[in-house]
Amino acid sequence: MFKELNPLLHSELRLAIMSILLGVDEADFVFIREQTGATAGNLSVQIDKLQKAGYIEVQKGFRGKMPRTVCRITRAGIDAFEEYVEALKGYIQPK
Amino acid sequence: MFKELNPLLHSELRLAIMSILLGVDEADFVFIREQTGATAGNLSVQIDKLQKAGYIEVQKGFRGKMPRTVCRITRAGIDAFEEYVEALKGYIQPK
DNA sequence: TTTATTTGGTTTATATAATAAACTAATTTA
DNA sequence: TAAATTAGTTTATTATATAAACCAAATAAA
Repeated sequence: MFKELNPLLHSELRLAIMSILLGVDEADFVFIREQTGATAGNLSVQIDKLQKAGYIEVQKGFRGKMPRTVCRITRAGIDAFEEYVEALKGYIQPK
Repeated sequence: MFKELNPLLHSELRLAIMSILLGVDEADFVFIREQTGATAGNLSVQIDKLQKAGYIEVQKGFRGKMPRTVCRITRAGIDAFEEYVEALKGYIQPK
């Protein structure tokens, strides 16, 4: 009846990160921080978890002389997100 | 952009409990345990939290000589659930 | 030009939460 | 009457989310 909800995605901040990345080609750390309102520390930790799971790719480089972290969702990330949404429907759809 | 997800509902087991109770007039502890596959201990704790939040009502009585705990969702519970689902849509709907 | 502030993060510590294990109490069965 | 089952609760453990503290470089201010 109730499918398991992927615990990596069942997290407010990680879900928001994935949601953002689904809609864009790429997004950098600062943009995601602004959109989510998360603290940098929390964001750093959650990005790390998503990367380790293979759900996002993270590129650390520089824009001019300032560091810049760019994130991109992966195929595995898209698949996991879609599966999560399917599972979730079993909980939130009426009847 | 991203509304806060009510942390009381953003929990796999509590969400399943609420989902069950939304669809029925009432449900007892054993039924919920079977439907969710949760351990009795975990279920007991989570039912307590939902009750303390005023999202469900809990009646402890007896069926014959055996104890029986019956749960029912409240108006506040229905409202909170609906708000949670609305907020969630902001995360999972494409674009 | 040295000092403060800002930017872009990471690491570490803390509080909360989920969960299972252990336990209680009564009941039924062997 | 001893063992097992039912219906839970309490307690302990592990994991998680989060913020606070920190670091390094760049820029702005005195």
